[in-house]
Amino acid sequence: MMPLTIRELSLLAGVSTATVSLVLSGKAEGRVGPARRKAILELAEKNGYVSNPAAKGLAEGRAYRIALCVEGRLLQQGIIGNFSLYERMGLAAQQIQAAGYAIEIVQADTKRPPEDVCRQVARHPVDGFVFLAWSPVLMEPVLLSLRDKRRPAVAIGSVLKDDGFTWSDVDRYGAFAEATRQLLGEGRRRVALLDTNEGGIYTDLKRKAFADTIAAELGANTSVPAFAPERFSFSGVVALTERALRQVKRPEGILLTDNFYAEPVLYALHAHGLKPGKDCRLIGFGETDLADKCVPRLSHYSLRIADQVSFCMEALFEQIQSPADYAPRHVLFGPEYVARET
Amino acid sequence: MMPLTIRELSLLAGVSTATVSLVLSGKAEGRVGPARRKAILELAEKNGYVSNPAAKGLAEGRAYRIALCVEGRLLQQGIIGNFSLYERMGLAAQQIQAAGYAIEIVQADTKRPPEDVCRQVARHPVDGFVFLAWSPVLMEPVLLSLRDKRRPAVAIGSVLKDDGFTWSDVDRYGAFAEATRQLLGEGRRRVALLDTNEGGIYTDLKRKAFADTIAAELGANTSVPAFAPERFSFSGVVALTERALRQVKRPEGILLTDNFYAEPVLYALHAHGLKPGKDCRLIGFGETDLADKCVPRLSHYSLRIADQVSFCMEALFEQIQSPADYAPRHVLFGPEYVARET
DNA sequence: TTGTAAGCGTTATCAT
DNA sequence: ATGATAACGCTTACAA
Repeated sequence: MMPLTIRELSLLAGVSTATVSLVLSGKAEGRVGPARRKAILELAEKNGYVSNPAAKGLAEGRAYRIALCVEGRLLQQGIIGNFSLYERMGLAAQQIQAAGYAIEIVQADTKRPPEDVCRQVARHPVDGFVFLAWSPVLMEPVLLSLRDKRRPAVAIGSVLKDDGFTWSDVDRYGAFAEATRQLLGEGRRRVALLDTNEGGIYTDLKRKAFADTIAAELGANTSVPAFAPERFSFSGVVALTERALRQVKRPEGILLTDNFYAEPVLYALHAHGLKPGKDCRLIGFGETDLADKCVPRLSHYSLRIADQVSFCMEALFEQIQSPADYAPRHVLFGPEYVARET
Repeated sequence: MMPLTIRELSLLAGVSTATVSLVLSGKAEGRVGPARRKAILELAEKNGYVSNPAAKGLAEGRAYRIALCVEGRLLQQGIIGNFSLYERMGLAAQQIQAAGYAIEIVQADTKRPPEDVCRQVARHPVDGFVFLAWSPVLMEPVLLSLRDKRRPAVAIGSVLKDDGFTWSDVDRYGAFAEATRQLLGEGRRRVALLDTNEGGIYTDLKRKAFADTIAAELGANTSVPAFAPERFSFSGVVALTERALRQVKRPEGILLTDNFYAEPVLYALHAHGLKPGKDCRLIGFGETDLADKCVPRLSHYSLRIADQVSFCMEALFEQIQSPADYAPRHVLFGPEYVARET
């Protein structure tokens, strides 16, 4: 059984292909009689009509494909720990397909010179580009060259200087400042920040927010205990936590740079008889799914990935549909506290 | 700069579109003079010609899309722990795109009745379907209905009864039998199996291989210590390991059903002064990337995902290109030991 | 309100 | 060896 075409549908309905096309693409508004409209829609439904994306695309000058661009190889960078990349991909994929587009995954070799990367990316016959969590420095030349070619593009999970680009990200500085204020506001003075995020390019930013806030609230000469593990692993973070417990006696509050290694922190606290939440408030950052795997579940500031993705995908489709009157935009989502048992 | 078409290329080269098409699609074999051929290729290269997939697909009656079908929502099932799904997806995506196809991710709601799932899956206007790690029971009706419609499909990471389907998987029974023989062959008698794989639908199979092999080598009345954690988490598996250490005094060998929670096992062994490898040989199963994150790196039996994916993708493309003389095939990849420091 | 017909970029079948 | 030309399925002026 070959897939049905509008031609066949039009023969069945006894109308022309144009009429069928208008009805099926929802442009029949006052151009096709309601009885015919209904008959055609029923016929299409009954026979399981599916429009041919190649034909549709060819006629409209579209590829009906969108590129998801990641830095490096998907497996290398993603396989361990980088859940947020997968969540971004999954959500973006959903929204792309809901709009009738297929996906092309571009694994860009960002070690090569920028112009090579531009060429490699731009070669893809797609209607739009989505950059997932790229480093701004590497992405800028690529975005510039795409803009020159009037090719729609958005960046999810990166902060850019140029107002001519479209991007979305979460305000990490704001989140860590607020988290620190929260601890101090509860009267907790012995606080620490533990780095639990392998290859975290934002670690310095988070530390700075922590330090700035302590300085602002308690005075510039207060000590700011921040710890990084020797090795990012379960046992490495257990050791890290124990080191922190040694240095900060009976800490009343701990901030984690990421939810990923929250479990070993909880494990170490437990081993030392410290009840998280009660004795020591623990606040994480990142994926809610990861936080909810902990026992007790981890309170944290959200990465707001769904918001980031929705914002950019909406902008991208707008850009594709009417490039002429599209205005670039960006957003830095504010801190969102997810209260849990710790 | 609008993308170049073969029409424009043909005008530049002073030849017909047919000639350009033949050259660019590599079908010029003795049909176009070598000088012309070279000139056309250079022109295409210089001007960055990219073929329009919609036009190509329309002319060839192809969608140039392939569906990657997963059970349930990608995020729900994949986000925690299910690395192998992502690795399968990533590898499949690479091979699909290398062949010039785009991807459609189908998140099938397998809780609904089979015929609904069939309809939902079959609706997608794609040239082929790849099923990633589906449960055979749920997949069979879908594969049957696709076969009826002569739609190419393959199943990666599932074992099927019907010889008319194409699938690939790894022989888990074989791997655990061999792993057990390996431990016993080294003279290790106090051995145990720890379940470190959340929602492992193959746990029983692995336990059976373990038990069968012990019975075969040491006699049917030997005890077969197998342990499952109360909760799948780092601390849960630490507790699991400690329970095992209590019950099997100074174990000489431990099998893990999965590499995912190997770290807490190593942590617990270390805490009890047991050197993995020396005192107690530890053998995992699954993702090599996960095994290599451990310290010391974990010896294990491989999931052979790359082999599984290559086998099925090759078959799928063969099926798409010449459906008439395609013969269904399957493979169960044998045990592959990855020797590491433990 | 409906139908006709001209594209869209590529492939493939013919003539030449 | 090369060039016209007719598909492929759909959209969209434009004509009726």
